[in-house]
Amino acid sequence: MRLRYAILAGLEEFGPISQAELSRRLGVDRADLVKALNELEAEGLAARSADPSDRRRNSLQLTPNGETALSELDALVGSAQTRLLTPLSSDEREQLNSLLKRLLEHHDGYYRQ
Amino acid sequence: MRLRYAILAGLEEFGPISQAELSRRLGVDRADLVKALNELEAEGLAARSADPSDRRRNSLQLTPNGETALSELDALVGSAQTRLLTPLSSDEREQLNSLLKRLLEHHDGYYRQ
DNA sequence: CAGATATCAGGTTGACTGACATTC
DNA sequence: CGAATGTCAGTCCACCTGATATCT
Repeated sequence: MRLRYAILAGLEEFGPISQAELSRRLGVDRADLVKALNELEAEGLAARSADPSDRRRNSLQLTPNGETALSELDALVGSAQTRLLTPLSSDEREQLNSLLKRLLEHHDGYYRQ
Repeated sequence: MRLRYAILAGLEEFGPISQAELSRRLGVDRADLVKALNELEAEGLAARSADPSDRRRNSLQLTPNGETALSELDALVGSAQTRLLTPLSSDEREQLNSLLKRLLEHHDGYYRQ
């Protein structure tokens, strides 16, 4: 499920993109991406189309239904995050966010380049 | 693997304890605990003995080999944590620890009572 | 040719559910 | 009796490995 969310969010963020490239950006295995995309495509949330510039590649895109599905998931994630952070003040949330972001950037090289 | 580690650490922390109680303290499913304990017992790292006060219960304990295995895992975890926290100063590590602990305590009630 | 891409088959871990016999 | 305990069977997701056909 978090795979599906990551993929939908990745498609929105990175626009039309190949499977291998999306796999690298998300740090998700290529084989698992294939399975998840089969489902997402069957449900009409994502679409594969041929990349004219490289016939090995699929060009991935969100469908309109995929965008609304992503919005709904974003809302769920947002409310879960709010609940999670309830005990922290606004300043403390900023602190936590900044500390975690520094860990990420250090180990991942700015969100994996 | 992190299940095994949690179990070994839980056994050391909570001393002789039943499976259901350990399952509750660790937030681990009872059925999964059974599988993991079968392995740990076969490897001689944990031991099940009859609880005389309640014949439904197994009394779980670390074996001496289990204690040394736990020490080795503790060392691995410690070094991984050090690597993870590399980019943070000592003060910042304290801050992060305190923020995360507050989230835990709020949602879990002091580490799940 | 070597390398990248998409796909498939399969193995493993951990999360979770439902059922069951035994004991309190 | 109802409730708790340990066990088993089995599903599901995600991680990971290798193999393969196609294309650059």
